[in-house]
Amino acid sequence: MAGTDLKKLARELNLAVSTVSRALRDSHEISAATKARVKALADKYGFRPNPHASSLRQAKSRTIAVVVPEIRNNFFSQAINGIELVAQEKGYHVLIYLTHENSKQEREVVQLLQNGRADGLLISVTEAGSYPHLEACREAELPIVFFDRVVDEIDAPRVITDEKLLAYQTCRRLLESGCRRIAFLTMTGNLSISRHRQDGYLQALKEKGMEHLSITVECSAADGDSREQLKKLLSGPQRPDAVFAAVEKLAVDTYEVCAGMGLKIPEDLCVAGFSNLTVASLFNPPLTTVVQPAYEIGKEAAGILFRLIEGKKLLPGEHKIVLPSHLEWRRSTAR
Amino acid sequence: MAGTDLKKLARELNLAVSTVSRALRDSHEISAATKARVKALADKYGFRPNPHASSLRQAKSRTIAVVVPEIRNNFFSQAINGIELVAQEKGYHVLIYLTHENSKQEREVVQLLQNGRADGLLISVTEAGSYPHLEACREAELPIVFFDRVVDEIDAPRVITDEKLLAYQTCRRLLESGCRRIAFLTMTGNLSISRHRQDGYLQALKEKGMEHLSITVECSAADGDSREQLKKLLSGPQRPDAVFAAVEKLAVDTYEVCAGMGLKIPEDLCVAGFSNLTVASLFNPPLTTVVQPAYEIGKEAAGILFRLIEGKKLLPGEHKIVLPSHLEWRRSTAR
DNA sequence: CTGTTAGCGCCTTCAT
DNA sequence: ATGAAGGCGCTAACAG
Repeated sequence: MAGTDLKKLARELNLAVSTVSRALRDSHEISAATKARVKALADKYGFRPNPHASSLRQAKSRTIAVVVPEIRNNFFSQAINGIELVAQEKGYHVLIYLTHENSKQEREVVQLLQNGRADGLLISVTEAGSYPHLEACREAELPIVFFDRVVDEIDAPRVITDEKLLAYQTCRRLLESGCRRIAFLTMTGNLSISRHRQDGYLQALKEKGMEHLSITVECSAADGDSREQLKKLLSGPQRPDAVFAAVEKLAVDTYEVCAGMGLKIPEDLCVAGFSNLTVASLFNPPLTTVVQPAYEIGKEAAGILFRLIEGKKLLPGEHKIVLPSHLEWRRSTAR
Repeated sequence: MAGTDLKKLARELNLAVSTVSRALRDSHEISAATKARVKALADKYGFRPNPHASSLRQAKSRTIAVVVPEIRNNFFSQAINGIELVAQEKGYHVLIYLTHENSKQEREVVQLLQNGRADGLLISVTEAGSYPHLEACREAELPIVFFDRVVDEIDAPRVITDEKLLAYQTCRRLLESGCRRIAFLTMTGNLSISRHRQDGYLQALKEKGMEHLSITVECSAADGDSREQLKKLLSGPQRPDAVFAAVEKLAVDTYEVCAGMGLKIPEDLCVAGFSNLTVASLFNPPLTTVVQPAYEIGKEAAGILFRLIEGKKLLPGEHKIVLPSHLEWRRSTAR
């Protein structure tokens, strides 16, 4: 009930406030009889301790914060699913902040977390270029764990995937099935994932001695813009015969642009990309995807964060965890 | 910085703690000069007031809670996107809780919010059958706004869609294009959305004098189960010639089951359903969907919640807001 | 305009 | 095994 506090319970039970507090928290120094009486009354009133008072007193919030660029993105919503599961098991609360790929917003949001609102931070950054807000977390002793989109310069645990390897494998297979001009589609902004995935792409080209044929298109995050860029790419004189998308949205955009231009996938253009769309197999044609274990990434990152929060030592391998992605080869890349 | 508090600032500035507090909050009774001095030092230290202390003192948390069944569901992630936007504008924080379609978990989570952790609650319920936890919110004077999945018996504002109408229109159009046996696919559990959508379905059948041909399949939330049920439905002696799915997942399941059984959509089976999949048009064949304005629902629900939190009177029409969905008729229903 | 004082509700010594 | 007292950091009421 709303107006119930320890004082009220104590008065009604003829006990001291401190006794009630201890009884409710199962302190060993309270008699079983008293505990029972206290708990009965607390139950009757549906009493919940005021979280602000106990957070203030104990200097901990039992809350973690999750900062992500987007939520309308299967990768992040699956990751949040995993995070929330672990948090709920631990009795923690989860604050969510969306930065909409805006690094100014990210900085503001993270600054807001500095004074005890959260006991830890899980973040997939918007840009890796500038990070005073993340350094502030270290000074404030707010534990951070990065997932997926990391900042190399900040010394915090990270949970990522073998994205370079998968990008390499995918592009190699495209080359081996006869593609000659693969365009790499990525997002603007200095992102760890873009760099790693491009590295894999370039490695595949290099291995075949085709590095000079590399094409990278940096697409704007704005919705219409990327489609304009793709349209231009696909109507140019030297049209690519394949695209490899670093992020889901660009693979989807490619499908839409091809439909608009009358280009056939895979006959005119092979399409593959990183994506956690569970329905990729229902596409026309089914879309070849690199699937990241988003749910596991969330669980793993949250698990590590809790170890930091609880002051436990991380095992040597836990500072950087690399989870395996897998390639779903489908008809969009069948030549 | 971590160890910065009002006391420290006050000491360094030779001011009273209360003066510092007021200066930082731009109280009109503080001189411009003092404000400037105070703010300069606060900035230097990157000072943020301890949120627990001010929440405790002011009896408000500047936080809202969002309780949803799932997040790996485009409807909910789009809605959360809208909610978060409004909350960020208002300077509020957003707590997320997932119930995984488990009403026990929903009850526990909502009970946890009773003592000031959040100033308001946005909820899409897991089941409409039992709701002591929601009544507790009213007693605790915790404002609630329902969105999408509502409980009729609880007197709280709600933001929903014209789902009965759209279900009716979709099914009517299926009938008019020649479907004779439309199966209605829904989820187990007593959900407002299931009832309303079924009402629309039944109304369409009734209007054509075909009510006796109605088939409703209540699918289990467990993943494999629903596909088993669909397989059974589609291999029976009187196979339906169309399915209308009350929720996205069942439309997707139908595609998968058809693929497995070698049934062709739409030739052997028309498929339509409620869905916020942005890629429905890329399906093979493109999926006919009833699209709900999920983002707007989130924004609208959050807006109303803030009016309640701020103690403003709701306009007459705001107690129940019905937003329009729209039907995207595509090839999955082309006979 | 600024300072003093008194809590918000809880938890934690320190006493008994 | 229980109680009394103090304080977490902040804000609001009341003085001056």
